[in-house]
Amino acid sequence: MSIDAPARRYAKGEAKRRAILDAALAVVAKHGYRNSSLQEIADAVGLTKAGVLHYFDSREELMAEVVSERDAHDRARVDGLEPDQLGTLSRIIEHNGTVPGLVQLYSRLVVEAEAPEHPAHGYVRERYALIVETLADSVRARQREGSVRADIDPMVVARAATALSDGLQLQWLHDQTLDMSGVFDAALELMLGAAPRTES
Amino acid sequence: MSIDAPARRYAKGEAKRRAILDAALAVVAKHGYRNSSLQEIADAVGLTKAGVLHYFDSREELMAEVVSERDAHDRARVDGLEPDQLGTLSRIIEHNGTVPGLVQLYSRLVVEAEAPEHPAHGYVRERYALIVETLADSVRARQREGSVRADIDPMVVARAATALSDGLQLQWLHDQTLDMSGVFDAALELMLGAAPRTES
DNA sequence: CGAGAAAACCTACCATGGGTAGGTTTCGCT
DNA sequence: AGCGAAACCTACCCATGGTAGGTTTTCTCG
Repeated sequence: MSIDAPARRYAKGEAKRRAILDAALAVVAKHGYRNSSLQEIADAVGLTKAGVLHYFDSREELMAEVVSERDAHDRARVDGLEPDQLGTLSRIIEHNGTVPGLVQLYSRLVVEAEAPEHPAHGYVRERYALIVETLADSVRARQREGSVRADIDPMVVARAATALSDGLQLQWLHDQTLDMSGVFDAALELMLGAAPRTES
Repeated sequence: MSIDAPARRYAKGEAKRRAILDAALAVVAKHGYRNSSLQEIADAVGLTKAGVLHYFDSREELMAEVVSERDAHDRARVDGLEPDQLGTLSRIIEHNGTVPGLVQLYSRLVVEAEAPEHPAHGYVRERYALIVETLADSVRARQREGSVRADIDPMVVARAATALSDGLQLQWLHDQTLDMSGVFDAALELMLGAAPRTES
């Protein structure tokens, strides 16, 4: 999560920690999740395994933090103050079509964090809850302004949009020619009753 | 896949092989994917690791075969001759809400098989292609019979339905109270222009 | 029915992985 | 200056997937 204690560190440590995060991201993005060991990350940043483990309790925790960091980064990049979260999600999906390594990492984490003991379990859970709630609000806003029929259940759309996003990324991992945001937008338009579209 | 050579074996071996598959499924369903080692499976079936590896080249291949077997089983159970594949998918999803272990296994496999070297890579890829094509046909059939608007792109719906299915299972793994088939049906109805519904 | 080939195993071993224990060096504040 | 904590390292441990090479079982066929 983000409520972790300040964890007082020296300046050097702070920098190193960031370096590890970056290195981990790079390594994972290049060699994939499963093929990136602590050893490799440690080498990339000039430490030993134990050195890395000094900053992160476990490999899983490291990975979780990489994702949550990137998550926050992405969100901030695109979020702004826009109320149209559905559009924002679409753009995030579009952007994800650029970074296979990250999509892979994210997918892995979501699947693995299913176990309650997993360090990222709570994070993923809350993330889902937040996203769904936000999207539902977005639908409600559109309903209020009249651009979406009032008899549509916002929760259904919110859950569906979230599932769509995740599911499309899974498919995309196996076939990078898939136009994720294209399908997403089209499907959403169908659900919200806008004019239909076509896809290749 | 399914084009594997006959691989002549003794009767005993044939039986053992099946036993391994069953044991693996059971172990995975109980302890989860990550916590089920070759050792454990071997113990469950009265062999050593090497004994198991005699039948399957690797742990990954074993897992892949477990999934593909279960896949075939599920499909046969529900498939029949029904042309309404969308409905079939809905029922499969509903049934999946019963077996968390399998959903977990399936999700893991899909994510891991992303790497082209993975033994199940081809399988998953073809599986996706088959499902999407089948669902698209299903949509086209409905369009022909007039129950679905003709200006809807069948491929969009097919891809979206597939993604929805996968994505909902991911969410469900983190929150078993989620009504997968409920959301799925509702979302599909929205897309295909039927009467709207509500969800809890 | 009795070779003999192949299948069905096993024991022993290896490398890699995550992770721990406990020490030594470096840092920075009083 | 000195002291406590952070920033590391070395040396382990153990489980894991996987391999090498042998031994026993099973079947087939003359």
